[in-house]
Amino acid sequence: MKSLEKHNKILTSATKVFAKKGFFNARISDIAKEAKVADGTIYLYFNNKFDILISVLEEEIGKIIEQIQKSIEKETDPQKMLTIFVQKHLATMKQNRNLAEVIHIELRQSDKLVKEYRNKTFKQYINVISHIIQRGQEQNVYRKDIKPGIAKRAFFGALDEVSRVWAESTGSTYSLEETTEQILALFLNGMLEKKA
Amino acid sequence: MKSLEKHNKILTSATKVFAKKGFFNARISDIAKEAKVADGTIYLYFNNKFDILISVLEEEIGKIIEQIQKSIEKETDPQKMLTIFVQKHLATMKQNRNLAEVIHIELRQSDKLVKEYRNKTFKQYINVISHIIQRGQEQNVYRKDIKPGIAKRAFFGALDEVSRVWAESTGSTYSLEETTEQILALFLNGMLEKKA
Amino acid sequence: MKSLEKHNKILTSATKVFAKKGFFNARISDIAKEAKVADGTIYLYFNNKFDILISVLEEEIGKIIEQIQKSIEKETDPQKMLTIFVQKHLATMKQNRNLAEVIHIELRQSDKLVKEYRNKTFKQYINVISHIIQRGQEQNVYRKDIKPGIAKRAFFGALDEVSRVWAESTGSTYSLEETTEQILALFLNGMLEKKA
Amino acid sequence: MKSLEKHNKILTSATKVFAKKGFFNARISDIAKEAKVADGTIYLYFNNKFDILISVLEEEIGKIIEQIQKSIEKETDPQKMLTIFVQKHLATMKQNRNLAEVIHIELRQSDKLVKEYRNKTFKQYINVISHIIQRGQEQNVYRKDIKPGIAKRAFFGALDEVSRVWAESTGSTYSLEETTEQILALFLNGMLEKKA
DNA sequence: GATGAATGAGTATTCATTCAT
DNA sequence: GATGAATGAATACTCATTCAT
Repeated sequence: MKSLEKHNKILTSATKVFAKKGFFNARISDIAKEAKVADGTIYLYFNNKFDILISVLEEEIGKIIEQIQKSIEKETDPQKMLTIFVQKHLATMKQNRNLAEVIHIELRQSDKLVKEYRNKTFKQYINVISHIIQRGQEQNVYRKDIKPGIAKRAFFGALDEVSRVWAESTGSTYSLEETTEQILALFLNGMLEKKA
Repeated sequence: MKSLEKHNKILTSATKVFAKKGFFNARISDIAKEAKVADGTIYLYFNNKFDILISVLEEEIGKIIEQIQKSIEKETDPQKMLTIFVQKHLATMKQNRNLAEVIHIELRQSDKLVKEYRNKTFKQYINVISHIIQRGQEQNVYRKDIKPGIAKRAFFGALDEVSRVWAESTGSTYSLEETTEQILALFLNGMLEKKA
Repeated sequence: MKSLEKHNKILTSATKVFAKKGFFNARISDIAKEAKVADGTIYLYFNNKFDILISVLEEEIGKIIEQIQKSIEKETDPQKMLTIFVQKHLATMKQNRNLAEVIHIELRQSDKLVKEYRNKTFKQYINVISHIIQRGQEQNVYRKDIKPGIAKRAFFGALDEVSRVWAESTGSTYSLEETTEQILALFLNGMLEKKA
Repeated sequence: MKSLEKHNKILTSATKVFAKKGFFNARISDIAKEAKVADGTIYLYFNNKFDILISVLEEEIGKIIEQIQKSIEKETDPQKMLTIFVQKHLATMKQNRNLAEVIHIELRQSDKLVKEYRNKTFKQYINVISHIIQRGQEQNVYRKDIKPGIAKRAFFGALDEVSRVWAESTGSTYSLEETTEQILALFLNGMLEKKA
C-alpha cells in the first residue's frame, strides 16, 4: 500500500492548483493531472472536492501551526517568544508560496465548514499571541493598557497582510529579515518619535 | 432616473447575497429574488455575474475610499489624519456588515480581474497610510526608521483583521471606540513599557 | 405558460424511451431529444430522473386505473363488471404499447419508491377484482370457496402476463376479443370438462 | 474443484444482492463482499456484471426448470401433472426468496440478452403448461374451447403474481398449500357457481 | 424596459473493469 | 489463482445567459 505517499502527492498538487486558480475554479481533473493520477484515484483518498480543501487546511496548515507553537513553548521570555513567532510565521509564508496563497484566499471562504475550521484550529494559533502579550504584561515588559484580545488580531492581521505580498508579487519585495525587523519595531516601539 | 435606482438595488442585493453565500455559491436568481426583479433584468444592468462582483468592489468600496480620502485631505496634522483614517475605516466596516464581508472574502479571490482591481484602486487606498507616515516622518513626528512601505501593510492588515470580527461574529465584541483607541495606541506607542 | 403541454410531451417521450431502453439505460438526453427540448428543460418540470419515472407511473397509469374503475362503478352485475374489467384492461394495454412496456418492466423495480407506489395505488386497482368477486359470492354467482385475496392476484397476474405478449412481440398474436373471451371462460368456467 | 465452489458462491451472492438492490443498483463490490472475495476475483469466473445476471438466470433458474420438468415427465395423467407443476413451482418460489425476487424483477428487463434468454429457456418452461392442457384436451379431461396458447400464459401469470407476494411481503401470507389448492380450483373449475 | 422559460455547456462523482503484485 | 489499487469513461444535474413575448 503506497497510500500515504499518494495521499500527500494529491494534497501537494491540490495546494498548487488551489493557489493558482482558487478552490472554485480548480477542477478535479487539474489536481489529478498535477498529481499524475487518474481522476478517480483522488476519490480513493478523499471524499469529495471540498474534503481536499479541508484536508489542505487541516493537515498542511496544521503542521505549520504545530511547529511554530513548539518552537515558542521552549522560550519563557516574551520578547524572544514574539520574535520567534514573527520570524517563523513570515519564514514559513515566504517559503511555501502555494500554501501561503491558499491560506490567504481559501481560509476566508464563507463556507460553513471552512469557518468551522477557522474557528477551531486557527483561533488557537492567534491566541498564542495574546498569551505572549499577557505574560509580558505580567512581567511588566508590555504595557498594561494594551488589550491582548484586540492586539492579537492586529498583530496577526499585520503579519498576514505583510506576507501576502510575497504570495502575490512576482518581482522583488522586502526581504524576510527586513520585514521581521520592521514588524517587531512597529509593534514594540510604535511609530511615535520618542520625545526627549 | 428609474434605471439608476434599479442598478443600485441590484448592487445592494448582490452585496447582501455575496456576503451571505460568497461569490461562487451565490446564484443570479438569488440576487434577482433579493432585488425583486426577474433574472433576465439583471443582464440589462450588468454584463455577467462577475461584472456584478467587480461593480460591487468598484462602486461600493470606491465610495468608501473616496469618502475617507476626502475627510483626510482636509487635515495636515499626521496624527489627526491617522486618527481619522482609523476611525472612518472601522466605523464604515462596523456599519455595513455585508460590504465588510464582501471585502474580507471576495477581495482575496485569485481571479485575475479581482487582482487587477486590488492592484489599482485598493493600493491607492493603502498608500494613503504610507503618505501619512511619510509626512509624519518629514515633520519629525514619526520615527525615521519605520519603512512606510511595510508599515502601511501592517497597518491595513491590522485594521482589516480587527474589523473582520464584526462581520463574522454574532455576539458582542469590542466597541468601535475601544478598538480605534487600541489600534492607535498600539501603532503609535508600541507595546513596550517605557522605561524611566 | 405552455407548461402543461411541455410537461406531457416530456412524459410521453420518457414513456417511450423507458419502454425501449428501460429506466436505467435511458439517458436524460435521450428523453430530451425525443421531446425536442434541451436537457435542462426537463428539470423545469421534474426534480430528477427518478421523478420522471414515478410521474409516468402516477399520472399515466393513474389515468388508466381511474378510467377502468369508473366504467365498472356503473355496473352492479358482477359478471358484467368482471367482463368490463378484462376488456378495458386488455384494450388499454394493447393500445398503448409503450406504457404497457413500462408497467410490465419498471413497476417491478426493487426501488423503494416504486414499491411504495405499487403498494399504494396499484393494490387499490387489484382490489377492484376482489371486491367484484366478493359481491358475486354474496349474490351466489361465484363459488364461496374461492378466496378473493388469492383469486384477485391470480386474475391480475393472468391479465398482466397475457398482455405482455403484445408489448414484446412484433408479429401477429391473439386478438383482443379472443383473449378477452378466453380469459373470462377460463376463470369463470375453469378448464375441466363438465361431466354430465 | 475449488473453482466450481467459488463460482457457485459468487452466483449465490449475486442472487442475494440482485434480489435486494436490483441489478442496476447492485455493485460488483457488493457481490464481492457478500461472497467474501476480492472484486477482481469475480472476473476470473465471469466476463462482466451482466454475465453474472445471465448466469443466475441460466444456471439457477435452469436448475429449477429442469427439476420441475423432470418430475412432471414421470406422470401421464394431465390432472396430476398440473397439480405437480403448481405445487413445485410455488414451493420453489416460496423456498428461495432471493431467486424468486430476481425472477420477478430482472427477468422483465428490456435488455436484449435478457429478452433472448426469456424467449429461449423460459418459453420452454411455459410450454410445459400448454402441453399438459393439450394432452388433457385429447383425453377429454379439459375443455376443447380452451386455447392452450392463451391459457398457458394466464396460468403462468397467475402463479407468478401469486408467488410475488411471498418475495415482497414480510408478514404472514397465504400458505403454500392453501395457495396451491386455490389456484387449481380456480383454473380447473372456474369461479362460477354450478347451477343445478 | 421587463420577464422567466428555455437553453446547453460544463463537471464532480461513480463504478465496472484491469493488471501489477 | 487471488488481490484491491488504479483507471477513466460515462452521465445526471446545475445555473449563467439568452431571447421571444
